[in-house]
Amino acid sequence: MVSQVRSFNRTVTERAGALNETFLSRGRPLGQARLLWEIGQNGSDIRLLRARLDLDSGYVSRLLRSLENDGLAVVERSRADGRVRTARLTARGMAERKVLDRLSDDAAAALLGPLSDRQRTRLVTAMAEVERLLTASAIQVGVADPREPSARACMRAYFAELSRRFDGGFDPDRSISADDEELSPPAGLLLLATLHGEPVGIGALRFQHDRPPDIKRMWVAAAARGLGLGRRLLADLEARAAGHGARVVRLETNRALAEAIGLYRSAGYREVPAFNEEPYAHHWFEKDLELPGSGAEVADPVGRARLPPA
Amino acid sequence: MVSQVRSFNRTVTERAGALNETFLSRGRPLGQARLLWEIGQNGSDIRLLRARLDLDSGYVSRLLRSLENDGLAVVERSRADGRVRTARLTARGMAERKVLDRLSDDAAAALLGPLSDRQRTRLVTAMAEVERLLTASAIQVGVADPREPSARACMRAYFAELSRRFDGGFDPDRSISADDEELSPPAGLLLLATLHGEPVGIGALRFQHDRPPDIKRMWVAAAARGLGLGRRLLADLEARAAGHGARVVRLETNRALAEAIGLYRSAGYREVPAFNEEPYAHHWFEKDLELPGSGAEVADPVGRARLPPA
DNA sequence: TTCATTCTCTGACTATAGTCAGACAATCAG
DNA sequence: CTGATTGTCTGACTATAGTCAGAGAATGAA
Repeated sequence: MVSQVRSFNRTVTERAGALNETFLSRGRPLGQARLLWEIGQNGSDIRLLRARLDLDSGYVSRLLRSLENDGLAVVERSRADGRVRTARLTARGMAERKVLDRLSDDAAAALLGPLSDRQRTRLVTAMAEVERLLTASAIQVGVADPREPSARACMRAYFAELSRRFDGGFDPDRSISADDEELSPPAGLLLLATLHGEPVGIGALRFQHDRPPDIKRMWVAAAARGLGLGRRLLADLEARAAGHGARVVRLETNRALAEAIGLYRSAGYREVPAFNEEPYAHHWFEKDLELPGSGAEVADPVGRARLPPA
Repeated sequence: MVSQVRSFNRTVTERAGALNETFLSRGRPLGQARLLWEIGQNGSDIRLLRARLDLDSGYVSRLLRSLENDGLAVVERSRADGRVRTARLTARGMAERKVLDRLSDDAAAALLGPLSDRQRTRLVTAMAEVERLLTASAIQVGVADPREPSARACMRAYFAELSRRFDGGFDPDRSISADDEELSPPAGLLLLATLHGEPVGIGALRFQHDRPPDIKRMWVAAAARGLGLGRRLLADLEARAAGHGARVVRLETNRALAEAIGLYRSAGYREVPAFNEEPYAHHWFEKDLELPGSGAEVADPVGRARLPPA
């Protein structure tokens, strides 16, 4: 598997990657071209450009100066904040950007050109699959403080979705509590999933005395669905519960959340009688955990240990 | 389709391409690292390195000097030819190369790490498909002089394969002739397919007075099979025959060449009674060509015209 | 108001990647 | 043997990409 991945990297960076660099810089240094592209049609604050391209502030400043000298962009101060400066493309800059766009299309078309219709369809399908799975693998999952802004944002999105989907809406105050304290160690924990720094999912565990831990707040952003993230969060939570000594985990859910219920069932949860008085729940589930230390359930970000020997 | 390709390029070159560059240069300039890698375990002539990496001779010389100064490689004159110099890795150089190899494995494994077993299998399968099809699209097909060395090499390989596969072998002199003259314009033409400059297939057309043109010398190198190259060569030959005014093309083949026969049938050829006395043939085929100018059959290396509007 | 912070810019650097012309030695074709 | 060619190296360049320290203006917090 690893060798297939390496071979893929070689082929693809040669074929697809090299292209990008070559034509993006039409006479112009690559850095300038990238910046020109990134400014986009509606302009952009310089600090955003810096963040997106991960470049030094002095360097960006100089690149912008050269774009200005070539008459491709103008830089002016932002009206909202006098410290911030905003770059905008001139008409010539826009035209140049269109050319790049066109060249990019041509390069992509040239890749498809020599293939038959059937091959094209297969290529595009396989590309979409690779892209989807590489995106899935780029998602990072880790313990987070429920008070930090991205966790808060997920929580808000989660509640908003519940009140949209539940019959009669959702009011967090009527639901069984799970406040920041309860979702932070040692009382519990919150897993946050991020993609390129953006929060795209959460899942929480609440430990209880003399009772199995509860799984709470399972949520995946719409943009990150179909990537197996729900299953990954669930498995990670189970592993952490097991690592904490739990033999069983439980959760409750609402009948409106059909895909979640499907996930729980397919992950080995069985429905049990109500074990609490959660007013929004229609189903209660329970799963027996494997003993930790078997290795199979332990989260392993690099994954070497889980790979077959070859 | 084009936008999917572009999206793929963006995602994948970010994820796979960037990796390569980052870890290959561990403290060392990327150029040196690439050279170190390319020298390989058994050493390599400098001129080969230059050709493979497409670098300036002075530049390579300097890079080698720095590898020598770091004690990673030695350069000595070739025993076969005093002008040529050969680079070889020292023990330290080998060790360094092993580290790069290991890091490359790790990077690939890290890509697979966060995925489930099922996702990994799907990813690797899709990667293989993308790679295969990108390789197919990297093959260039064009008219070549049958006298040029790569065409000769294909012809030799073709005859060798025939004599290996035919019952009782194959002797070109007993077969109906198709000499260099007959396969060069205006009497005929030879299509040569190359992948990264290496010849990987041929196909020829021989025009005849008052008779439909013959398709001859259809051959695809073992390394390039399964890429749809045979079908592509055949379609290209048909298009050129049609462009030449032919309404029909014909060909004959030996029963040992089962996959070729399958290709002809599926490409719309129908078996006809023997139209010549080729001693090695068991099957004779014929196909009606569409009129040229419909666009569908015209070879179009860039392919824009054949793509759907969006 | 004051002080710390944020955002951008300038000046002064460095390293990498690469090009080009010419020198020199070995080899090959005639 | 001669002259052309091939392969390598050196010297002298250039451009790109990027880093770092500090200055100065605008803003926000106390």
